[in-house]
Amino acid sequence: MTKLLDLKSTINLPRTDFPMKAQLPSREPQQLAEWDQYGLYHRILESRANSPLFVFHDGPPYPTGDIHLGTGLNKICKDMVIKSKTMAGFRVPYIPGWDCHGLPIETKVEKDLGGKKHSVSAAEFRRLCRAFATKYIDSNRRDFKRLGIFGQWESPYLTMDHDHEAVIASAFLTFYEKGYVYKGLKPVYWCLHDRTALAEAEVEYENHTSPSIYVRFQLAQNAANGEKIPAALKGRNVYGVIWTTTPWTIPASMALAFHPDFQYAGVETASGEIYLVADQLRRSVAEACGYTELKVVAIFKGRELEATGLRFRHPFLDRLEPAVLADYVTLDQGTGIVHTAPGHGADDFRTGQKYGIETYAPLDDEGRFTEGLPEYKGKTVFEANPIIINLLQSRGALLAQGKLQHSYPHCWRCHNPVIFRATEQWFIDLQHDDLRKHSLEEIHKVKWLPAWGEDRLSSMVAERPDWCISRQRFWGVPLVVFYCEQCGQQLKDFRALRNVISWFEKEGADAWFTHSAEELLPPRTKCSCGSSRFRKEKDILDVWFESGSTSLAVLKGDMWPADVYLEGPDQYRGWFQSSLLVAMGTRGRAPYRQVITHGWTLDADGRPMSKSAGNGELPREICEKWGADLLRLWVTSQDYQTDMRFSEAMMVQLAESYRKIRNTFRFALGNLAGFDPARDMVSDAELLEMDAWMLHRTGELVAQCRAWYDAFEFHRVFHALHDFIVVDLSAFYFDVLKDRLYTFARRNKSRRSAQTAMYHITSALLRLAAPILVFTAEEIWKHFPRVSGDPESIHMTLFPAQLELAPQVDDRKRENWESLMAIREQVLKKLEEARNAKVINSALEAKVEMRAHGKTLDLLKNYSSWLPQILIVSQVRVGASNGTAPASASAASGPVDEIEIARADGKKCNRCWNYSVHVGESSDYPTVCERCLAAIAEIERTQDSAVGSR
RNA sequence: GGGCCUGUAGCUCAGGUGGCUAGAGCGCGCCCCUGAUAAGGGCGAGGUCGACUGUUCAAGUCAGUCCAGGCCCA
Repeated sequence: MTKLLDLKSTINLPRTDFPMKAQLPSREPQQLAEWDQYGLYHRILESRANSPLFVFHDGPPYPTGDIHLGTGLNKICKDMVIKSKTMAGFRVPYIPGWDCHGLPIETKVEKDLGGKKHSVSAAEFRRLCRAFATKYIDSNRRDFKRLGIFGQWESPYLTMDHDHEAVIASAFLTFYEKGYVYKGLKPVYWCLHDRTALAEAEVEYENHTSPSIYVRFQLAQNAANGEKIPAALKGRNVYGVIWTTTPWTIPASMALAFHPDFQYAGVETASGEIYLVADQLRRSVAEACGYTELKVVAIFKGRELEATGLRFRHPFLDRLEPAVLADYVTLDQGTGIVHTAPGHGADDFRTGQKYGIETYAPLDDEGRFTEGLPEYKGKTVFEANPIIINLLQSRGALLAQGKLQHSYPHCWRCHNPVIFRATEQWFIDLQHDDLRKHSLEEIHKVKWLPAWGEDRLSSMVAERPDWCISRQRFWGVPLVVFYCEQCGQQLKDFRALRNVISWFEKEGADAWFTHSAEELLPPRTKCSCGSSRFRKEKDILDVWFESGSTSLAVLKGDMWPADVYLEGPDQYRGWFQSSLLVAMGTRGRAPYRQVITHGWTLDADGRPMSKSAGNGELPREICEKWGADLLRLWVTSQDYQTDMRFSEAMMVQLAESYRKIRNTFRFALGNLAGFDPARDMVSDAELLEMDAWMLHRTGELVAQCRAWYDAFEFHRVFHALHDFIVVDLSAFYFDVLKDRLYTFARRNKSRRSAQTAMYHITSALLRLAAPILVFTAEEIWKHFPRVSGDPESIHMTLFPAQLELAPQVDDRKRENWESLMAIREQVLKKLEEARNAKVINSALEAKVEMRAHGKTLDLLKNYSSWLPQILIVSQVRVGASNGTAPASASAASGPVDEIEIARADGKKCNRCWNYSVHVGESSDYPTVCERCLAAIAEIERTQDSAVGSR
């Protein structure tokens, strides 16, 4: 006589230690420590030793402070590329790097020194800079690792490493040797007081009162091309009128710039002269200069004036200045004609370059004129201002003068006004050996994501001026150039020059500052003039040249070129371009096969995040509050190829989505308790039809997600996974499965069919989610019933293949299930109506009567045994309708003609909660239905109750 | 001012080559359940597809102009 079972103990409820509460901020760091101890990154690479290589090259951030959200976004995107490629079966090393040299660190160190910069040696100063960079590299590294990014963190690449500095210097020498490098003049900010060049970041705009003058330049009528002068002007006394606030630049004036599209008027004055000014400004100019304009004698487009080849006489020097075109000429003030001094202005310089006009800047380091008329020669520019105004007046060229208060660049150290002054700089000639042309051809071969990247970089490379690669600083890699002390020529013995590289490999670029030229060069190095005494160049390389060289230093052997670069949109001007040019000059091809760009980080209102605006977000703080997986979810929920907004409200919503995903996995784990795949899994042929169908659908999802990972469209992966988990699993499949999982005998084949499907689905989704939810996927994996051969970490697994999830589900069956889902939707609406009408509460209290015709009727009859489960109701009756859709209220839009909801017949089974007319038929178990009786019998037979057994 | 890019429900996304009463998830509202329980389920309300003007039998989808925003220049 068997003992009666406690009903509750025969129910298989989910059971798992996997916690519902994520507590990511505290749990994630523990996981990180475990990974670190296990050496996960290297184990992954080892396990892929024979896999094809996929090379990602990291763009180096600059270590001056905490990483901000944009940097976090950048690194997380990169990590998802790396993890998804790894799981797709590639060997994907990740060597993170930092861009260590450059002005911002010099600046910070200088501030720390409190103005005592000149009291320390260059070598000591560089030591302080290195220490500063190291400090932030360490803190940045902690922050990056916290985001769940796997990589070679213990030995990243640093542009200040000795080897790296050697590679940079070597790349420069290659350019130098191939003849790309030349020395030329370029205007830079210059502080007269400190006698030094200033970077753009070192000037501060402050109020300043400048003279404001109008000057007339007489049109030269007897020039060689005099015949081309327009008839209206011919033989007349014509002047171009300009306005400037820097009278001292007039001696360096080389051209008059017109806007190509503006209308210029020739206006006749009372004294019979003709003044050329922008038509729109002719009244305000006349007023400012105090002349009366009689009439407009002619109108010209700026473009025509240039084409005519007009030339103007300098007011006091023997010089003719051509009319040129420039689109920065504006109509907000002045005359619409801009006097152009290529040696003293950035715009002016570009225009000068375009027209081949000399970059003339006759000043010494203190700003004194080194040549010119005796009136101002030897004076500083600010002393010269009134002198030149007088000079203009005495030559009859001054039309008006006044004062103007405006914002003007000042030196951030001494706060004196600064000037633009052409100085000697080093350039890379983009025309040499068709560097520009070849670069453009190469850009066309690269894959761009988004596709507009190609146009963007192409137009920049096509338009850009020669690359100025020299800086007058200390913290960087020097230009390896020596001058002969005797004849002044540059030493061009490249074998000798490359000797410096081995010094750099040994001691870093510091060697340049601690050793003499004679020590750095091989013994007996001689100039062609016979001298053996040399002087070192003082300038260092532009840091963009350094970061442009990273692929050469980091990607050894067959790793070069990289498969992918991925950075923000600012890097078209920056790293994408510098990397391309350096690679073209040294190796003749692009350093990347594909370039991906992500968007900018914006706040909730769509404003760009910045420290100064105070709307920045720190990944570290987000991790402390929400967890890294939620930050990664933020990255994946949006299309990173456009700008990315961040707000508290979005994080709240993502936390909800996360909870749902987590709980659905938890439900699966709970129902897989005790499931041993090796023992309990059923074969494809034994799977119940619905289970097979859900596996098939999971397989379709796998195929889609893998295609999206291939295309780097991570947000589509996230949305598809999320929708599938929410709609297909949580709301449908898992809900429907509860009856079978809970009430069937533990090892009943139908129950194991459900578990088999759950097992495969969970495994597949988990692997698809792993590159996104790095920590949570690992946590789930720890609770997942693994089989022998499964790796320790989810991150060592491969993505699922669609086929491994595709049992035989023919098209007809798929269509059947799709129809059944449509019918379900239709019935659910009816159930809701019934609930609202208080006919039922729980759906299990319902009996559904359906009438249909044709194919739908056949379908319902064929699947009649499935219907109560799918609908989660106690009873379903199917009947034939008369074949015409009735107009009655019971008809809903859908395949079924009529649906009626009534209370289920019989009593509620105390075990499975379904209603049945058979409840009470057993004397042993009087509160139980016939299905449960059968289940109990099976449990008694197999001695396999839910409690105690395993 | 110039080059490039973005603009679909409160939020995040789908909507090849023009043809739909514009979809999804979340959120929101109402309801159910209490054997996924600081969970689970159902239903519902939300959009003049940035604006305007064209092309077309037909435009979120093509063209032009404009507006708002972003990156990089100036």
